[in-house]
Amino acid sequence: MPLPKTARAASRPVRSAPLQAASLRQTRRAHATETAEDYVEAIADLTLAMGEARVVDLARRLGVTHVTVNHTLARLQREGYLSALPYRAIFLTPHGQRLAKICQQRHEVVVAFLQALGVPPKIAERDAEGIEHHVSPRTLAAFARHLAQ
Amino acid sequence: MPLPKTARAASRPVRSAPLQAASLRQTRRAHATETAEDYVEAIADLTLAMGEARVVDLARRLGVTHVTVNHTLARLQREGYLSALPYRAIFLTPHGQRLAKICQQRHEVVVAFLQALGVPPKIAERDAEGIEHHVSPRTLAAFARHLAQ
DNA sequence: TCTAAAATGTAGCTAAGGCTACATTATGTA
DNA sequence: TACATAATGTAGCCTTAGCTACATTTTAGA
Ligand SMILES: [Mn+2]
Ligand SMILES: [Mn+2]
Ligand SMILES: [Mn+2]
Ligand SMILES: [Mn+2]
Repeated sequence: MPLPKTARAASRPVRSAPLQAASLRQTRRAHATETAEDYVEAIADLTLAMGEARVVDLARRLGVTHVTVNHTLARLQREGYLSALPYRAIFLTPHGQRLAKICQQRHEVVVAFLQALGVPPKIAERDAEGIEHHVSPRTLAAFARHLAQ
Repeated sequence: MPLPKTARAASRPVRSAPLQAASLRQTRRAHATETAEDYVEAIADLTLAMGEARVVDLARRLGVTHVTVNHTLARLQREGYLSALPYRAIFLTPHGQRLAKICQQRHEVVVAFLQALGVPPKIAERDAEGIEHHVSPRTLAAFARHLAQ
């Protein structure tokens, strides 16, 4: 026997449907750019550490096969984040470099923040790899504020 | 002229390849269960607030079409989270209820934590909707600790 | 310089999770 | 009770992102 549609016997804060829908849309949007963010960040890291970024190195760092890397690189090249020629190293475009820098900085702040809260380093690194993509500028600023104290 | 493969001119902490790969694998695992988590949480919320959970209500709250809801419900039913009959309301199995409770609690902690840091409520809600799925038990405990002070 | 091994690329598959367009079933009200 | 409308379901499409198996190209060392 269902309650009337207007019943609201909530014992805890019930998110409004529009707010929750908007939040979930934002989460899906974040997931859509997440791969690009992790790839350009990894390419920037590898370029700095090894002089160039190669497909095998990316595959190793990203925990996927080289086939997946190839496939994704094709899309990211299409979308203007990087340039690549067959059997050659991968280079970020200025657009890709800008994104990489932002992601590197955000990544560092999130990891440092979690560690400052008492989360062990490896767990902080693990969680940060996912959390970072859902941290808005306002929240990132809050993390940085907390770190500055 | 690429540097030798052993070069390591890093000016900032370089994550080891194995740790980064493990972190990204964990992130992908989290994304695989994320939909289930958001659905069971929404179904529990709706059941409490309206007496039952219907496809239209879920679609509205989740910000997707009813077709997507149907499609996903079929999978979640296959995986034992819920039961549903054509043209009837959706019910969580005990398994689904257990997951829903965990997710509801975690969601609340994450939102409260972000707000305690000074993030405005709506932004906290938005970010939490994505962040929650990447918060490990250790990190959740750290959030709760911080809230208790 | 040759050639085996490493790196890279391609073909073709799967699953999740979106969508529009259309079909069917329930339901509330005249 | 009839029937218009709301709710639900189905068909069929797309993109992302994974994979294995196999083909091709580079490259390093004998
Ligand atoms: Mn990441
Ligand atoms: Mn995520
Ligand atoms: Mn969520
Ligand atoms: Mn949630």
